[in-house]
Amino acid sequence: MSHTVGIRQVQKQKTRQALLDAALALLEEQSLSSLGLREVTRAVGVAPTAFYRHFRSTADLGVALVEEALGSLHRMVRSTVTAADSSDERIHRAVELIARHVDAYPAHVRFIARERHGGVQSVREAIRGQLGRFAEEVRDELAQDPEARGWSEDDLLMLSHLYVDQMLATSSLFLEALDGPESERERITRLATRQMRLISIGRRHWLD
Amino acid sequence: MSHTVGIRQVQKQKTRQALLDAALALLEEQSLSSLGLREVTRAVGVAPTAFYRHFRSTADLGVALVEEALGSLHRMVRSTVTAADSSDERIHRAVELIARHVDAYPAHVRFIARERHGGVQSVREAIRGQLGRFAEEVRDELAQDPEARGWSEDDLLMLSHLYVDQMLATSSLFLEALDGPESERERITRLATRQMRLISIGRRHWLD
DNA sequence: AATTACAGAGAACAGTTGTTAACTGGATGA
DNA sequence: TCATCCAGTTAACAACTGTTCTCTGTAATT
Repeated sequence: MSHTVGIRQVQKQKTRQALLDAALALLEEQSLSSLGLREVTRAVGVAPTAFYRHFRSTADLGVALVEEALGSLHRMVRSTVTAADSSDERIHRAVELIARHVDAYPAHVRFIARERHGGVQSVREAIRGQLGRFAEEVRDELAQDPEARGWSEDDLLMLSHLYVDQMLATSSLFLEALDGPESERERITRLATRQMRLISIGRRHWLD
Repeated sequence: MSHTVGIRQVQKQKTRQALLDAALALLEEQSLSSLGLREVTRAVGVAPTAFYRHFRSTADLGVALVEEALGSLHRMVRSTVTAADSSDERIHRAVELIARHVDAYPAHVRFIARERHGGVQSVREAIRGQLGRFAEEVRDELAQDPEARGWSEDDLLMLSHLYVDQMLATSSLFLEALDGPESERERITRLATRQMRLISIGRRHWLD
């Protein structure tokens, strides 16, 4: 059993990552279902056939991109939700956290938003699975909050999905405003903050 | 000025509609950005060049599809929101209205969900514009409700967007469960009903 | 009845696509 | 040192793409 890296494996991983990066960049202006294998290899500078050493198809590459993109979202989601409990101050910080995440990983956010309902089934399923896991994590997080006293597991999961969906919707809004004026970004921040606040209010009075 | 229909114009409209229908069907398994002009004409049974008599490109056809798809959604949105004011009974009926709409126009719902964040800019913009108009309509509807007393126009629009997004998210869930078991559809109904209820609770206590 | 307008057909174009097969050369392991 | 492995290359394939130009037949207009 050799866990030695090896020049060879390193090179392969490097090429693989280059393919993923190139694909992600190309997906800024199209959907995965129209992404061609030759298009990706051309962008990287390798022969078309080299693609098969790493992925079975572009759909397969898409599934790999889901892991990568949601890996970066992963950390953000936890921070967001644990911050989104109640106080206006914390909600506002959560929204700004989302904004900063979109600034840092716009291509990842775009990919998830685009392919969540996109034309490639395996990718849709991968995203759905990952988001489902997110929602479960969020539920466990929420369960530890004193405000969750008396809530059923099912209701907590219902709320988690609401939070996750709201976070993605907000991310998408920030994404569209990436190259826009700062005023637009502020408008979105105010909008998202109030929506989050309304949900929090509903949460607080759920058991009334 | 002749507003006579004319055999010729009728035929043209018929072909145009056939192109739209064929495209919508083909888009069940792919995104608009990968939809080919030849693919559509082949499905209809006309020459590829006939396409240009009706649309400049497939993106152009996509914009036309937005009008058609959101026309059917139009009626549903109004019914849903006017019913989603408060009582559990009315909320439940609103969710079932969504479910029935998805049953009736699955291809339309799929198209909007898929292309809202899809790879074709002009189509994204068309959808965004239409949904924005929806939200404004909903706001006007909400404004007439006694519960909206003391609400600012801006807050009403914030709530409208929350309703519209929630409606689309629910539609998408029902769509994925179209060929699934009835139990799954019931699960979604319960989930969406509770989410809508939580939002309504937040709405009721917004001015506290 | 003669002329015009125009939806659709047909053929051809250069360029693209995914996939197969056989090959090369340098890292790997015995 | 030598045989093996394997990431990436090269060449070729049939099939497909969007777009142009020319043509046809018939409805609409005069």
